[in-house]
Amino acid sequence: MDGNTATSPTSAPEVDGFARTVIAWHARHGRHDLPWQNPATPYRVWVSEIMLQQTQVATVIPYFQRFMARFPTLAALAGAEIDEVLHLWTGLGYYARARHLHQAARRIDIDHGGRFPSAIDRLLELPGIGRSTAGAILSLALGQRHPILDGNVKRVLARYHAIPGWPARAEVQRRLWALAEHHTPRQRNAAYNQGLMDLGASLCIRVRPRCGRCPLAAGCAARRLDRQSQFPEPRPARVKPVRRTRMLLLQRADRVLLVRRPPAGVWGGLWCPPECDLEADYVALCRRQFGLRIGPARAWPMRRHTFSHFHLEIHPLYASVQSEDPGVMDRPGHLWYNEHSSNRCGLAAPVRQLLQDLQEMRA
DNA sequence: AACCCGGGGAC
DNA sequence: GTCCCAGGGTT
Repeated sequence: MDGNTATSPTSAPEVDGFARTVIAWHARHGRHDLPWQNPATPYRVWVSEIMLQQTQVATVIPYFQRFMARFPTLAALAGAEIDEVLHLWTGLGYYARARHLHQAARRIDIDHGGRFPSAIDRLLELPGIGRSTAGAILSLALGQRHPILDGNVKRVLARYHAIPGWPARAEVQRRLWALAEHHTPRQRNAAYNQGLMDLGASLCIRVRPRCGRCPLAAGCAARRLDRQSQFPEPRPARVKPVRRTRMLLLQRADRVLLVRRPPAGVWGGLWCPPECDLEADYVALCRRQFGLRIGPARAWPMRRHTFSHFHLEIHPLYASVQSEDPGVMDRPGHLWYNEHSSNRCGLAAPVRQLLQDLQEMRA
């Protein structure tokens, strides 16, 4: 598969041993009691794999449990409102994953009669499902033979073969996929894939890997070189710019105003207090945009939220609403939020924190 | 404060 | 084809 080039220092007999070793290790030391493994239906494995993108197992488990309690079947998810899906995603991050999950459920309902596709090409047509996720679903739930390449597998393979370069780079990714395909066994692929992920999560961890317990240590090139910490190479460092925003906490009785964010970009589709520049005339803005006259404003301490590519400084400003022009708030995209009411909507983690602090201040 | 991460989409 | 974007938790 990989053409036996110099990129693959592994000879064929050893490859068979690689998969056998992983499968044997998985039987004794792998995880068999994860929520999505019992039962491992395509729908449950799909939801878990989407949640596990960019997110660790321990974080995902409670989200998965709540999600399954609310949406036990694909049909339940397809019939849901997006706000309720995002509500269950609140705090998990990368909210495009939830929107794609919801869109894909509706597409399966319409295009596939509600039956989860079992052909990888059909799976790859669905939003949010790429090569690795499709392979994981079909191998873990249906036992099909597909390689996977999640973060754990990338780390194991990059070390075992001493692959230089940052794994997200196209050329490095190509080499890793070729190796993943090369090692993938024809039999027992589910145990192999799950074992490889478990091994990467528990032994071949990023810092101070537990090579003493690793069944692959004898053939591992990084260990032979004593350079485990240098594979895989980290993302090139970049200076993160700082962006600043004002968030207006406008309180009317026991409720606070939220507006829906645009569907794409940061916190897409979530609800958020109205924002403006630090220099903006927020009194005029409240009047013009929302028809609200507000009382004296009080600045709250700045809080910082870090994204992958910038820092966000949030400067909250609290004010109570004195009077309101009728009708302005009837437009969609506005919401007087109260955590005790039945509002079900997605909130970004720092926004949820802000609303929580507001609640505590009033108590 | 630095590090990690699958897929979509802009280019 | 190749890079940039996205959001939390963990260390």
